[in-house]
Amino acid sequence: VSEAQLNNGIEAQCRARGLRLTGQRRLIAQLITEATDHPDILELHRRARVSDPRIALSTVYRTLNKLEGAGIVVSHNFRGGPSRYELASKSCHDHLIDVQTGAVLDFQDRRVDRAIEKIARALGFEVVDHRLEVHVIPSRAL
Amino acid sequence: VSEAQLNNGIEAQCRARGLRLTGQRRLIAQLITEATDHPDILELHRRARVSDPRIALSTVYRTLNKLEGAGIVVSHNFRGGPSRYELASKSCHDHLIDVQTGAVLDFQDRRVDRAIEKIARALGFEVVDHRLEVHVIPSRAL
DNA sequence: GTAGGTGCAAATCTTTTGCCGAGCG
DNA sequence: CGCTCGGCAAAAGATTTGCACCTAC
Repeated sequence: VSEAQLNNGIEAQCRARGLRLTGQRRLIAQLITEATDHPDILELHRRARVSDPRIALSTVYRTLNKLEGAGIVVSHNFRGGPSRYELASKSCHDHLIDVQTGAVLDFQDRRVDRAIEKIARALGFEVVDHRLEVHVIPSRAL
Repeated sequence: VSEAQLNNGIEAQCRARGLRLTGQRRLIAQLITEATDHPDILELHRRARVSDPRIALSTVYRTLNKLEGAGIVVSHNFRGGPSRYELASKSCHDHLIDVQTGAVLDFQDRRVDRAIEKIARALGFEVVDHRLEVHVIPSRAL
């Protein structure tokens, strides 16, 4: 799937949710789509200003809140810092965080998902969602 | 293990880390020890003022930062809200969060721990720590 | 006695909101 | 044209910090 298609995807999703497609939203959608890191709002604002120097920080906040509410992006709060965002379609995974460098690595593993399902069910609940953050150090550092 | 002993435990740990034992710290240690919920700073401050009406909010912040740095308490940032604290000795577990009521249920499960270990090792890392937050709804709500 | 702790107020950081003019549909 | 959106500035919420005084060790 190309980036252009993904971007079309996010715009289509906005339309489907009744969100208007303004220049700012298209720009933010593109930035989120092409991001491989997990940028926070300030970083997204910085990147957005390259193309649109007049875009306001509050617009970035409002847009990401809308996109999150619509289930198009998801946010993470690693170690209590500012919220960091990524496309929901990229996010059926969890995060490995190198505590020495702060680098974030994505991973996906069914064992974790299955274990979580079983635990919740045993306690009388159904899983809506989960967040797993694994803090690690490189093996050779030991 | 009685609460008094646990409280002695936390004071001993403070001494071991070179943290001075002031009245405020003893009080906060006791509050954290006897808490069964996961109070945030404001709530701890509220509870502390019952015994010591002059205790400052910043003291609670500073104390919890020290205790966290010393590994005596751990903090959690559920859905980006204010940090909520609990004794590290109580915290070898993860959290189930009822998205309807906000209630937090603790659980502990070796399957998750083992799965996480395997994943990290496969990617060339060693696990230092992890945070798992499972958002759920009661089964009968479906 | 001194290094570290406390209270208070102000600063900082992150996020939200009120207002009003502008643009999508 | 109506309803939503965006920019700006101010507010709100969470946390940290500077400073002067105080206290555990």
